Amino acid sequence: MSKNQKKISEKTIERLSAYRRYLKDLLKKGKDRVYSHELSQIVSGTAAQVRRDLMEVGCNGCSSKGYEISLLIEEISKLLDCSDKQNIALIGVGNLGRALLGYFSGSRDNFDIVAAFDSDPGKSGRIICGRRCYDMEQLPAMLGELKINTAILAVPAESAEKVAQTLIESGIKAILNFAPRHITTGSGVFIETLDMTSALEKAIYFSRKNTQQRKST
Amino acid sequence: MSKNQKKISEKTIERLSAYRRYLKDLLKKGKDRVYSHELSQIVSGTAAQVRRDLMEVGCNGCSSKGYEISLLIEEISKLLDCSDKQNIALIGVGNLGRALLGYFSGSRDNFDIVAAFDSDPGKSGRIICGRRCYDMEQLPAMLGELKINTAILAVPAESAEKVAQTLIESGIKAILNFAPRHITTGSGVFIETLDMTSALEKAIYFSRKNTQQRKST
DNA sequence: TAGATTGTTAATCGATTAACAATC
DNA sequence: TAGATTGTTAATCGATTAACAATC
Repeated sequence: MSKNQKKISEKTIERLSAYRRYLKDLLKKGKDRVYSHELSQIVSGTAAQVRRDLMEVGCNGCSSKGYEISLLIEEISKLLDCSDKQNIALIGVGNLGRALLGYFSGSRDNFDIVAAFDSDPGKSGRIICGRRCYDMEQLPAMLGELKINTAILAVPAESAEKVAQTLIESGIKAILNFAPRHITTGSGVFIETLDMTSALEKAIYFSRKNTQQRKST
Repeated sequence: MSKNQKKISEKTIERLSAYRRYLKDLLKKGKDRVYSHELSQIVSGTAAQVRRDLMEVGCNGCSSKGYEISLLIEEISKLLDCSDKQNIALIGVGNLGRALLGYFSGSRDNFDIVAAFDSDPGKSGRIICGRRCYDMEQLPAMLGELKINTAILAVPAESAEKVAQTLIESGIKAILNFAPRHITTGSGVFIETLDMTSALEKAIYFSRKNTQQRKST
């Protein structure tokens, strides 16, 4: 197994997540098989890329009949998900944080935001969007107690670095960072920054260079 | 000039946006010069990459004295910004939409969300987070009237494709898409999808493979 | 069988990094 | 001058795509 884990690229993992979501939709619509060229549209890639991605999860397609959707979902989930539902923490319950609580609620079977943290004492103890809000002081203790190893960072740019440091010291293993600040980590902590401002400025820039067809996730 | 426009890569544009924001911070703190190796930390890249990026905007560094911050900001802005402030539309005033209105308000000198649109008639006419909310029906007319060519899409997955189609038909040039759906466009419309669910699932996945040091924006 | 699709290797493409002469 | 940094080309790396035999 650890021999088989050839370290799959980030890009592939992102696409697998997108495939799976789409496959679940297809399943709901009553489809039961899918071709690589159909899946390729979902990530604006090529059919070859899809087949390559699926190879990595241990392919199970069938020549000229395509892939069986339910099997594919199962295999992708086996790769992406843990055996147990992952507990996630949200740090920063401002505008964005609350929106993320709403966005990531609903029926997810592989993860759940189980706690929110904010430095504003007025917020701790309250239930916000269905999740209990704790004071930042309680963060190290709660992460351990709730077995949280992934956190969503939605604090202002100024405090991002400091809060991230606290998270890392408390043993967090991955951070999805919405603050427009780079986070330094020597250790093996995975950090994904979604920089919404850069993304928007990029869109604005290319709105004027309306030339090429391009990729998106 | 159009000879000089060698088409700069998306990655470079994103980094330039990040550099600029950081440079503005440095300027506020009273610094006036910066080295490429300092800037490289902001995007967890190498100094060579920074110099390469800056080359593209028309470099103006000085051996062993680094780059003059104010000049750099000016040059980057000349590349990224239009002469006039860009008007942006937000489509979908749900939880996420409202958070984005909050997030992208405040003092930006290069863009502004000037209008919001929602299919819920209860929302049109109201002012939400300081922006007037219009009915979706009014979208084509308002885009022209307000000279909007970039839109932020924050509608549910189900309606994303249909709304995107309306946007494209109304002449939009770029879309920053938060809906977890790929948007197809044959034309020269730039589409950037920020898939928050895939990003989170990726973080969760790598929280278990806590091995490598890696890149982020 | 003929036609279409998969699995997988080889070729291509693009982006990042290393290297180093030129410069301050 | 000696030391450090820039600008830029060449080398490297990784990801995407093309191609095609094997298969249904």
